[in-house]
Amino acid sequence: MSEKILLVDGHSIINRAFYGVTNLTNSQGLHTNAIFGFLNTLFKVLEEEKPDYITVAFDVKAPTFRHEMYAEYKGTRKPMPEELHEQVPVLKNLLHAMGIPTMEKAGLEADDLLGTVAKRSEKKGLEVTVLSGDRDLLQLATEHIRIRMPKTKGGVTEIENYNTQDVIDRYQITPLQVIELKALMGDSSDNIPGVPGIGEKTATNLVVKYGTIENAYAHVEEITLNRAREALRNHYDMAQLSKTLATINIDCDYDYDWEAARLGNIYTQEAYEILKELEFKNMLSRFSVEAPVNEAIEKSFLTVRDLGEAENIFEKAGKQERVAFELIRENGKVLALSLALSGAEVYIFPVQGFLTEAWIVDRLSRALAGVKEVVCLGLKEQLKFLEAKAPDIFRDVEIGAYLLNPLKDSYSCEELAGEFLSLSVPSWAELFGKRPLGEILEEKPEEFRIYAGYLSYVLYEVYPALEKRLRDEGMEELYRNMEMPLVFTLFFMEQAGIQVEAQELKIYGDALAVRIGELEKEIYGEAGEEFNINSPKQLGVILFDKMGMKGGKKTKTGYSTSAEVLEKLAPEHPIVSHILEYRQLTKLKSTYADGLAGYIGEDQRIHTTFQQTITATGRLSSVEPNLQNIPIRMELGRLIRKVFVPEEGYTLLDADYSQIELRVLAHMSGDENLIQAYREAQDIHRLTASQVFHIPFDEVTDLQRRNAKAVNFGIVYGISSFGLSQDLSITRKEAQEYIEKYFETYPRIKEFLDGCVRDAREKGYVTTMFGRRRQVPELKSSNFMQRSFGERVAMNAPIQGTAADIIKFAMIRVDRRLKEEGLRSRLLLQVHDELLVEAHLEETQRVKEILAEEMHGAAKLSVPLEIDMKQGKNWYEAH
DNA sequence: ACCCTCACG
DNA sequence: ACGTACGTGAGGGTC
Repeated sequence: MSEKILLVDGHSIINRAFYGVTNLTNSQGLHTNAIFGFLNTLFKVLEEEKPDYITVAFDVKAPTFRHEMYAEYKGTRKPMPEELHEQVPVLKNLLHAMGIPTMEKAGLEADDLLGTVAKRSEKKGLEVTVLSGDRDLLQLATEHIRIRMPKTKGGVTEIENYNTQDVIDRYQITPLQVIELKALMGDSSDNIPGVPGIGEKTATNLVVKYGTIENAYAHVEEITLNRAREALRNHYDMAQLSKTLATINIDCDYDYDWEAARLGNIYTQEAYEILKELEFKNMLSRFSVEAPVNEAIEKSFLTVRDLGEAENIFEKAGKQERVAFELIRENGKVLALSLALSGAEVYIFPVQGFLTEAWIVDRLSRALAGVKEVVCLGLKEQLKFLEAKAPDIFRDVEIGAYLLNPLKDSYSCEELAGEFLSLSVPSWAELFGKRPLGEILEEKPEEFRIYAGYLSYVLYEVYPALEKRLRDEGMEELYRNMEMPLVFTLFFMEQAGIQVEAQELKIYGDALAVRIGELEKEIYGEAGEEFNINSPKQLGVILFDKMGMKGGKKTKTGYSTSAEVLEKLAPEHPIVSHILEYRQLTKLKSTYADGLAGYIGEDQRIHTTFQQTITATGRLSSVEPNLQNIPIRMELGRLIRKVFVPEEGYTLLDADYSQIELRVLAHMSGDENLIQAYREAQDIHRLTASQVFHIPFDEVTDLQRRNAKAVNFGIVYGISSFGLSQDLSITRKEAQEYIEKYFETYPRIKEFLDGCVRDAREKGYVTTMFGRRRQVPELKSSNFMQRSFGERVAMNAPIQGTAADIIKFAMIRVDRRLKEEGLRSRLLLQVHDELLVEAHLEETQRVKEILAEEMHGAAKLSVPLEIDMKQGKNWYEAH
């Protein structure tokens, strides 16, 4: 069998990785996402190809023969962003450390080097693979030169293969004709001109019919499509130039040494050190000297299918100090249980035969009751399937990992294994792609054993390390006394759901539809044509191009048509207010009337999901549906709240903290002025106005009060003169003066906010009153915008986060009291500073007392924590 | 998949 | 000069 060579288009792959992988930095602030993505792709291809030779080609920042031919070549190309640029030399170093040579030469592009080496290698009798994300490279494809292009579909990266026939199948043209295609189409990213007016479709048709642009030109009279015929006639020289530009030079003057490119052991000590600095913990284990770590672990994963054996294991499990488990589910059904009794005893119980779902869940629940520590991931979801619910034995690793770093977007088993165990475990996508779980269990039992085994193995092993870090970072109490108990409170709230009157919602939606129809007609009439009002693009064309309103542009993609812009334009033409009303009504209809209707269950209730590990500040979020953004500010929207009702025999009680964030600020900053004001229950915004503007309290005008209120808000958001000026429609200078006066009046607040930023700079994170952390990596950025954002975040997170902590405590306390006192009333929703309770009519008074006591008592601040409470026969009335 | 817009605290 | 208030989720359009 002939030997193989892998040639990598370095710039193409690193660019693709940069834009495809979410932002990553190591603790030095070096961006690493492109390197990370590059390596993932490289490892994947290395495993698939197992080449004998390898080289990575890069472009050099120097003019090439193409620039000499055509001055504008790549002229409009955007320069590489600094965040990517800084990663290139690091990647080259790493490649060299792995013994992988790179090639680059002034005056030549990577494409030309790749083409030249590919052709020479083919001549030597090698099988060639060229890895690139650039379609141009397809012109190199032959029987022995395979172009491989990574494609991401639904989060899973697959690498497509193109030999000659694959190109023909996919694009209807031969590899060499790719050049003709590009000559006709042009390429905006390289600034290759092409023929104006000819797009991909027409270009393909011409190439399929005539083979080359020369031949097409020779038969130009026969081209039936007028536009294409004239375009080719007029721009033939351009197309010829483009053809030359697009042709990869396969005969460059370049010394290539195959022996130097022979692939040896890439897992070197030197590479290991670089990866460590990059903090690619998931990848380290590949490079570790003890390579077969994974096999040793996986040997202890056993699939259990025998009832007697299963009995014995559950019995033994019940006697362990600590176990870890995960019920593997799909569509609300359990497919298997992964259970770790120790790091060396891991069992997988597929649901089949005598091992029914009910049996497994029953035995598991009973076993867990005897264990001191039960480790799991995403406990709230698991609780849906468990019978035993003794709260204090459970340890949720997802919650713990979130507390350690709330900025991550996933806390999966693979993530945790990499971070805490420096272990690389296969991901679902890696093993199975997008196949459904049910099939996998049958068709790939061995892979499933590995995947499922790691689920509980990793949890079991991670937990001690996680607990230690929580303790070291002062968050053990937060974890044990706040977040873990909250899992159960949230679970019960989700199970309870809230009753919604489907018919009323329908009536509301129908009424909206009528008015939407009327508005549509009026808008079309005023515009003089029909168009999609929901499309900001089309709307922009109508308003600004056709009707000539002067809005100026705002967004990257075109005109802004936001409510803010439209409100200013409203006096110019009645169409504008019609559009605003249309927007408002369609929003209400699609998101709320229609959207919510789809979530009403057979029990007439909506069961949202509260996410506990999403926000950067410690707040909860609510999804499917989001019940934390039900309209209230506008009356029409607010009416929706009338469909949220209590069950027969119950009433709704709604209690919200009054200005909790400002009170938290008063407490945390220790500002006596503000504290005193809150103690005397004064109108805080009026007081701010009176003190900042030096006016007697009773003489503060409404405008002054409104301005002061905006400043108070701004302070909480991490004040900036620009933001405040926008909000108050004043100049930045005036806003700056307000801020300065504010800080003169409340110097302790300035000290506190400055202290937050200083802390964040020194320690890399800020904390809430209860020790919750938020990292602020943006402060290290060289980009002014990023850094300013970091400063605002450092000021806001302790305030918003502390408020979130307080209401979380309140929820646990309320829930506990309701249960302890054996009441039928239940907590339903939390909306950041508000709790909604469905209270039994006989318990209403008691529940009011409980809400007041427990919300007040949730934190001891130097200012009172006041709440507003209302009762109603629906959410509209109760709030 | 990403942008725009808009609902809430 | 840079071009934004902090924190979310959902629907519709566009590429």
